[in-house]
Amino acid sequence: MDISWDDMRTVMCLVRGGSLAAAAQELGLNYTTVARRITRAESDLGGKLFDRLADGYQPTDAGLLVASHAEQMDRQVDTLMRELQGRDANLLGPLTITAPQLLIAHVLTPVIDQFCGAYPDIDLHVRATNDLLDLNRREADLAIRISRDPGDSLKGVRLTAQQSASFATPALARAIADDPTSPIDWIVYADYAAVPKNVDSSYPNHRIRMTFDDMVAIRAAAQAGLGVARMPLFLGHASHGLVQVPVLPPQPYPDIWVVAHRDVWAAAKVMAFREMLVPFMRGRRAQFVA
Amino acid sequence: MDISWDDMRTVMCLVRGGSLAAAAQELGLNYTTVARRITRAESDLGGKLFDRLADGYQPTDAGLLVASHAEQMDRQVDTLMRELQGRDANLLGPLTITAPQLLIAHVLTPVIDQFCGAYPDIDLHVRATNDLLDLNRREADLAIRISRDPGDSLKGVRLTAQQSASFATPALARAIADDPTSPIDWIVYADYAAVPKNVDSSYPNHRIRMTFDDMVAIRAAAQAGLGVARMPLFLGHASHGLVQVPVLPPQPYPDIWVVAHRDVWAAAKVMAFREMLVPFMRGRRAQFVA
DNA sequence: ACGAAGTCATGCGAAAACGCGTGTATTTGC
DNA sequence: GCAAATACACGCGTTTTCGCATGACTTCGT
Repeated sequence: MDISWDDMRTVMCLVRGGSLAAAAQELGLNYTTVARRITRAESDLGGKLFDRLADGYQPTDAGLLVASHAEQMDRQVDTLMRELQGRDANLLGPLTITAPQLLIAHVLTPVIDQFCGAYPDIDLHVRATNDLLDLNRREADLAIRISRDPGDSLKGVRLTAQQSASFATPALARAIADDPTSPIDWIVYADYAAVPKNVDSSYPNHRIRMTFDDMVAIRAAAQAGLGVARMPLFLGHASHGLVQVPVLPPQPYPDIWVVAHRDVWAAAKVMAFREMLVPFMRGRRAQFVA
Repeated sequence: MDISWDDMRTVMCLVRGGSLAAAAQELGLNYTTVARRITRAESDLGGKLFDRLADGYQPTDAGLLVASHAEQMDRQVDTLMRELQGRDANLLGPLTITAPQLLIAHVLTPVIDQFCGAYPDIDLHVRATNDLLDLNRREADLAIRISRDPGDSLKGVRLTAQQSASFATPALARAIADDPTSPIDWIVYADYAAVPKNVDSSYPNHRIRMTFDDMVAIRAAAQAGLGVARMPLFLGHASHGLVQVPVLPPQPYPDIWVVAHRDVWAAAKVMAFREMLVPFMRGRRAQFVA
């Protein structure tokens, strides 16, 4: 009784994905190959691992058992890859970084450009997303994050403090200045569906006009003159058609960090990027705090 | 950067075995296949894993790193296999047991015969060795051992207590009886190279005639009349041409246990064997203690 | 009710992996 | 010092694995 390690990986992916097609995509294979490997694994182990139902492969208890051990093996492989990467002294090959979309668009573009110019043999992949990619699973090698601490198994340095403030169109800003007591329409973030605290007491009336779950949309709404939005200073200042309004004085906002997994922190490519990024961000402190 | 899990296993086996041929044998492959897989692994990881020296493949630091993680994965596979085996309710297929050679030869043969007759669909493999096989690595499913406790991650029940005593040829036994003060020649076990403690005080003179590292050889020497040997009662009584001599009264000796890994303890085949073995041994208590 | 999108099974040809045989270099043993 | 043994590289033919195409079947949404 023996089983191929790759077949175990296949079982794991099939349990994860729930269908042959999904597993095949994760493995970069054709789904018929996945089906054949599952059949082979079952005959090797001498028992069914999946029930073939009309809507997909349903793992049996034995299948789940195999998959759970394969998950452990998968973590070993991830760790190995990170450790090998951390030992890599070469400044060539792939490097994947991730950062929030708007930070890339309005702040990081120059340093990314500078980096690509300085290290032409490194092919840089930039994943601009608001999702926190899993650095354990090597979804990215290095991340620039807006948060209050670097995180569990990650290592990081703080790039800069940040503040937020209120922004609106010039026309709306004038209207508010003319009549501070009129109700102020807010466009707020879904996670924080309330008028910001610490608003200036000169503006007593507030109401929430709309709630978005995306900062790009919030900014667009503010630019359309639909109301006042709270956003980090760097974003408000960089947005055409928006001016800062004194409704909300500059407030503390989560810091910007550069983080990486401990294992890859010392990798040459990761270090090279950090050494360019840190002074770049430190020199632009004025963009982030008043 | 990705690597096949089976290639990791190949790297592990090559580090273990030290040569392509050894690794290939462990994997059940031709050694050229091992060589190809190593080359592929190196190109996948983008670095050398082995130095090709004249006397074999010498792992680099990176190779050792890969192998160490593969070892962890190998343990996962072993655990999985044991867990699957522990869930196996069928009374068919392979079952491997191990016991000391002499215990099999002089005690266990009847119960083994009985078991094979009762479960003809189980193909029983018996590994008669004095080496302690690694039940974690599934070198055997069930072991009958002479020791003072079942062990770390293993589960076991005590089959019987045991005693040892002194044995010699009838001629030598008579000579000793005639003149208890003449020097008594001992044939002793290498691990315990001394005259046994607690010898009867009627026999004041002792000397070690020879030392062996194997009980079969000790018994043969005793049977050849070369001296007195200490051995477990079951062995002395079962050995032609040997009689018990009163030089060493019956002494405590390590118990006999049946042990298995916790994961496989409840497997149907393992239970079936235990359920036949335990009453068999309990009913033969007289063979082991005076 | 019916088409669209999803699931999986099966058969065939292409591609990759594999085992075998041969040849070379080094080490081991007599 | 020479033969045998061990360890590896390379090339060739076979076996196995794989991807694609086709078809059956179920589910979902209009």
